[in-house]
Amino acid sequence: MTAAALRSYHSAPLRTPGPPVRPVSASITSLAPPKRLRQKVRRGETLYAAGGAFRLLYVVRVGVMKSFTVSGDGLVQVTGFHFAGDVLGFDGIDSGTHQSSVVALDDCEVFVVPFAQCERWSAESPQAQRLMMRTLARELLRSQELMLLLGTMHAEQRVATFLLDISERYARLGYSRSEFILRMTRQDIGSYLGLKLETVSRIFSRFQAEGLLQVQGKSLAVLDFNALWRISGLSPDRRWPACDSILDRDGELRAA
Amino acid sequence: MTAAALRSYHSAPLRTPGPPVRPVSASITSLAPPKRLRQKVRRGETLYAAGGAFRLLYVVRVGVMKSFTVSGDGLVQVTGFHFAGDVLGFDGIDSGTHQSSVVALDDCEVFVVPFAQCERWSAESPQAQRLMMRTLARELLRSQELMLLLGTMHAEQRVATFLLDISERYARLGYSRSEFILRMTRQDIGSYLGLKLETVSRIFSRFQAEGLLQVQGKSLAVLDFNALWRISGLSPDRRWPACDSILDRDGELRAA
DNA sequence: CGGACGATTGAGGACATTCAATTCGAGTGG
DNA sequence: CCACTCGAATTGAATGTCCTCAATCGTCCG
Repeated sequence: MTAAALRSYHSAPLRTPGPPVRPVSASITSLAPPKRLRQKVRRGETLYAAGGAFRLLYVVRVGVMKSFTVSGDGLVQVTGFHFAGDVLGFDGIDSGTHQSSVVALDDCEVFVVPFAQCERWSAESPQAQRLMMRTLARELLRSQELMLLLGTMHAEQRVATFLLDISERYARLGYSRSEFILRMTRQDIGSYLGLKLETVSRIFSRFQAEGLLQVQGKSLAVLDFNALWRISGLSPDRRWPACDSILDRDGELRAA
Repeated sequence: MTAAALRSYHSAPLRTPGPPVRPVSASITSLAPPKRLRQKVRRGETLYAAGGAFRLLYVVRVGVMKSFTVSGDGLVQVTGFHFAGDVLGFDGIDSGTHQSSVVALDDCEVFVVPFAQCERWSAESPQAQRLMMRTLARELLRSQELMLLLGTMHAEQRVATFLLDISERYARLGYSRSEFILRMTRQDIGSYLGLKLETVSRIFSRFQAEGLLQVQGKSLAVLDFNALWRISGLSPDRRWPACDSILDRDGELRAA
């Protein structure tokens, strides 16, 4: 997979609807070039693969992607699902080589941001610097939430938590909170939650039998949020790490 | 626990063997003030608690600490063990409030670094900026390794991986790779690995019966590294995220 | 010395996995 | 347009791993 996919990815021309790079001034308002580099990634294609050189960060613009790591003996662990606004690529900062891989579950489009440019922004603007740090720190929180899930929760809790998370993220993007299409397979979900695909399927069915969900393949409707909250064991006022993106929908650097 | 421990912590005078703050020049060599603020944390005391305001980062100088998160329904998950050189406090960057707690498993001493100062360094020096980013990114990698462990490994694999990790970290600090004292309880280990304390104990006993270990309460000797590597399923050339600290033993900013 | 906490070990049970058989659905080619 | 095919999803039965409950032992501090 990886070799061919990587080839197709690297040979894909980067779309440059605007000037590729523009001199950066000290003013916060001009930090973000008006048009950002964009790239399309078709369903099943690889955005980047573990082992590849790290030079770029990506911000998902449309579509859903999954990231995953592979252990020494070949076991795959899905480490995240990524929606519009999510930033990808941080896993390469430390070593200069990506430690995980990202593939599109959908036809996707991403902004491409050279990391060197991020560093320049950060050096010029305290706000940009803080934005970078916070984005990275938020990723850390997200993975610690997942560690808690993997370390302490039972299968039903995990699935309930997963559904609430997905639901919340769709809601933030302006889609329905209660009805959506799962872009990932049962196996992806299972890997993400530390469960086998059969277990995920069984629990979906059980939730449906109890009237909490309506499941039909990949299309899903949540019928009873309170029950899911109760099963998940999380307090309903709990907020996931706020996922305000570093860039807005037009690719402008957010001035938070 | 937290209330009393926090009080004792906040009332503990910060030792200031040198000038508390010194103007920062643009030169990399002068970025680090010669003496850093230090703080002692006695065994069982809390360095910081979830919910507390975030203003400081810490670098462990001596001793061992554990960090943990608490879920909505009170379940505790140990998220890491921290040795000399490890940086603590990043979990507060995003929200300004710590999301996890850290307690000393040992009589400890830490460097105290105001985050605002780190930001100033980062703004003045590209190297310092990069160091900060890399340190944060490394934390992210570490937690993704743990996710893989929690999501895909069996109990024996987890324990073997844990032992190899601890062993490696002691070795890096100049201690014996094969003989050491575990500072944490079986419950801490179990929580970290997503297992019950009895399971950890049983696997220690099993490993001992098979001649891989010698265990006597908290003191532990590894007799067969190859077997542990085999059980863990990791390739022996695998390197954990290099844990070169942001500060050296004297509290000087490392010039990497 | 006594108490409390940590660690060990056993027996039984619960929950998730494994293996296996069907069904369902999407995409392909005739 | 339909049949075909392959991957995905569902469901069942049996197994296994880890957990729960419980008793005992050891060890570190007060």
